[in-house]
Amino acid sequence: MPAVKSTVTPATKLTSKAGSPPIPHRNLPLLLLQARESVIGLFRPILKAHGLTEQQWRVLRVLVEFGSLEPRQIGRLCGLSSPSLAGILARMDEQGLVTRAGLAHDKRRQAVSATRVSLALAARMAPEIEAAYRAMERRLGKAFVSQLYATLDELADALSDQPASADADIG
Amino acid sequence: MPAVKSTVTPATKLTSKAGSPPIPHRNLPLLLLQARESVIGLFRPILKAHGLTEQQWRVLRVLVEFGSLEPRQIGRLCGLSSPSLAGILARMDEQGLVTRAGLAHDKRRQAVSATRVSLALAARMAPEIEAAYRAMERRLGKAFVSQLYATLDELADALSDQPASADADIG
DNA sequence: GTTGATTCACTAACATGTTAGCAATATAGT
DNA sequence: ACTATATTGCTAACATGTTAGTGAATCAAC
Repeated sequence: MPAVKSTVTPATKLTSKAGSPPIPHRNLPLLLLQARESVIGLFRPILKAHGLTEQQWRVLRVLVEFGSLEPRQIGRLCGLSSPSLAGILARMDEQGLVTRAGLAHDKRRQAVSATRVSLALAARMAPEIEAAYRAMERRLGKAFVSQLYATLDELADALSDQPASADADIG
Repeated sequence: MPAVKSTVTPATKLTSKAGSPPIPHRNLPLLLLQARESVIGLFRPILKAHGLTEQQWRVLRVLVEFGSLEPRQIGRLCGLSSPSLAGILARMDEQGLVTRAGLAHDKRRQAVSATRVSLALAARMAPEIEAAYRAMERRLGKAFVSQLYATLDELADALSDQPASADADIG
């Protein structure tokens, strides 16, 4: 490598305009996005090494855990919309990672399952993924990671339902 | 509307296969994704009402705060890659939301600025965004929100740098 | 048992994210 | 000057996300 290039761009202090910050609050969705980016960055090398995308891994993971699932269930578990899932499952089917079988009692629905190939793939990946989690815990501290999970759970719980004054859904 | 449809699908308990959970750790990237989704859900109606996408709002927000910025800076601040930004800025330019001017001393670079139109738009949106933040704080509790910010900051700080044993970049 | 609303997976059109690579420009080292 | 390297913004090809809408199938209410 040639001489080490400084990583900070000089003359790029990026001072705010100081006049009137129109939005005092920091951008929480952006912070969550960046947090996710830094975490997924720990796992991306593993996924890439095994030729899976993040979404394919999410789908495979739940299929391994739950066995056979319907697309709607996969979508809920993986946070994937129906249109996204359509393409993802089609490609996974094409690649031999999943199989789909129509349900007898409801011709609209279908059962998605992992294949022998993808089950073996998941079995090979699992220890690496686990190792990455352990490395992360070493780096962040077990206590912090636990608190992170708890915080995310509390957030999801508090924001999961309808915002306020919903009329539908009753006990 | 017809009779209220139950929101839980019966016979869909989704019990894990109990055999051997291949990955004991919960999917942290997914949890972060879902956390972000639930938070952005509080703001999406505002963005949509004003005809902006999430990314356009992120870009406009930093332009309002910092004045004129170069694309690289916008990318870093907004967590957007160069290829994504190319399209986003092109569309915002086309819609009259930003202007771009080449820098005299470096013909590769350019300065991106908000227009009068988008500045006015941001000024109209800002109070609504702030109100949404305040509503969120009421709903989650100020203490929890503060702790959430602190947790995300700590996470970003701990994972921002090189994973381990990096050879490039020194002090 | 037909009618009407709902559910399911899908497609279409478009915006965004990712990876690789490009041309033009700028800079460092010789 | 000259060459090797870096940087900047861009395009290309593809996977994914979003919103709207489709057709087939199911179910609810008459």
